[in-house]
Amino acid sequence: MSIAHHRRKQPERVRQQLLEVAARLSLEQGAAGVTLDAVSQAAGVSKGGLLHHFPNKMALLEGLFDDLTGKLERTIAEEMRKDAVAHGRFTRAYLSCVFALQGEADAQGWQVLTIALLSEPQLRERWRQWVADRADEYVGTDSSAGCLLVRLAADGLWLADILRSHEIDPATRQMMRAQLIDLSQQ
Amino acid sequence: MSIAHHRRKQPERVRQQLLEVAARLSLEQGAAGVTLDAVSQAAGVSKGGLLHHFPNKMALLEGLFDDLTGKLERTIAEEMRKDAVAHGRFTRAYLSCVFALQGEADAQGWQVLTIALLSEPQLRERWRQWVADRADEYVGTDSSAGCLLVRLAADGLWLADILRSHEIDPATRQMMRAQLIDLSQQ
DNA sequence: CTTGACAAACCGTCCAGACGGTATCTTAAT
DNA sequence: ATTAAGATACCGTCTGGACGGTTTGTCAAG
Repeated sequence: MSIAHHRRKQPERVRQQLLEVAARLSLEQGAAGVTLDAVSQAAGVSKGGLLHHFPNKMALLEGLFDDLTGKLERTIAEEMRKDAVAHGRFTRAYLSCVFALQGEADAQGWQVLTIALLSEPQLRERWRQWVADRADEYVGTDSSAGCLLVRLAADGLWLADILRSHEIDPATRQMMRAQLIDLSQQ
Repeated sequence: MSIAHHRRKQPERVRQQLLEVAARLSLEQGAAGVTLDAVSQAAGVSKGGLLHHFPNKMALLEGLFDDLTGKLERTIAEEMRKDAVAHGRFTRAYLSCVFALQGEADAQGWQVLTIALLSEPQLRERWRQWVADRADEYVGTDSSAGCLLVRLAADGLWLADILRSHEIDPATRQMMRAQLIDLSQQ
C-alpha cells in the first residue's frame, strides 16, 4: 500500500503527473521505455491506478497528444496576437514555435510525441486532423504555396532537431528564420 | 517442411525477399508489425532462416537502412551528373529524390525506415552519420544557409508525405519545387 | 564429410490489460 | 449535524499472449 492511497486525493494532479512521467520516460529510454509498468511506477501510482485514469495505453498517448497540442495552440494564439500582418500570420506563429522549441523543456515532450506519432497510425491520423483543421481555419491568410513551403521547412528543422542530423549554428539558424519570415510575407 | 527447403538455394534472393517483406509489413501494419515471426512467415522462410541471414532484429533493420541509402546514393549520383551548375548540385539532387519518391514503390521502404529511424537510437545515429558524411563531401558547393534551408524543406515535404498531413495538389508541388531550386542557386 | 542454408520446436522475458478488492470523497435524506 | 449510500480513486495480483533469440535437427551441394 503506497502513500498515494492515503494522501489527499488530487486526481487531476495524478493525471498530469502520469503524462509528465510518460513524456520523460520516452525521452530517456526511447519509445520502448513507455510501458504501463514503468510509467505507473515512476509516477508513484499502481498500474491499476494508471489504468483508472487512462483505460488503455493508447488513451495515455492520446492524452499526451492532446496535452501538447493544447499547449501548441495556446502558444500559437499568443504569437499571432503580436503579429500585425494578416497574410501568413499563422505560418509565422508556427515557425516561432518550432524555433522556440529548441532546447526547451517542452521540446522533450514533443520529441516523444513525434516518435509515437509516426509509429502509431491512430496518432498519425490525429495529427493529420489537427493540420487539416488549422488549414481550414486559416485558409484566408496562410494557404499560399509560399506559406506552405515555410511550414514544411519548419517541420524539416523540427525533424533535424529531433534526429540531431544537422548541426546548425545559431547564426545560420537566425538567417534561415529571417528568410522564412520573408517568404511568408510575399 | 516447406518448399524453400527443396528448391534451388538462392541465399541472396532470400535475403532480398526478407528486406522487401520487412519494408512492406511496416507500411501495412506500422513499425509494430515488423516482428521476426511476421517477416519470416510472410517471406516464406522459417524464423531460423531469417536469423541465419540477419543474426538479430537490429541487423535486419540495418540491412534495410543500408539497402535504401545505397539506392538513394546511386539516384543522387545519377541526378548530379545531369546538373551542370556546381553550386547547390547535391541539394537539388536530394530535392529531386524526395519529389520523385512520392507514389513510388520505394517510397514505402523509406517510410518504414523513417519510422524505425526515429524509434531506434542506433538507426538515428546511422542517419546522422550519413548526413554528416554528405555535408563533408559537398562542403564546397552545398553548405550555404540557402541550401540547408532547401534540404530542410525537402525533409518537411518528405515527412508530410509520410504522415499524409498536408494535401498538396500537383500544381502547388511543382511551384514549390521551382522555388526551392531557385533558392538552391542563389 | 564438411559446410552453408535452412526448418521447427522451444525458452525466458516482458507487457497490456483484467479483475477483485479497499480507501476516500460526495451527496442527500434525515 | 449525521450518516447511509453510492461514486470515485486508487491498490496488488494474475494471465494470456507476443516476441526476440537459442538450440537442435535436416538436407543438399561441393
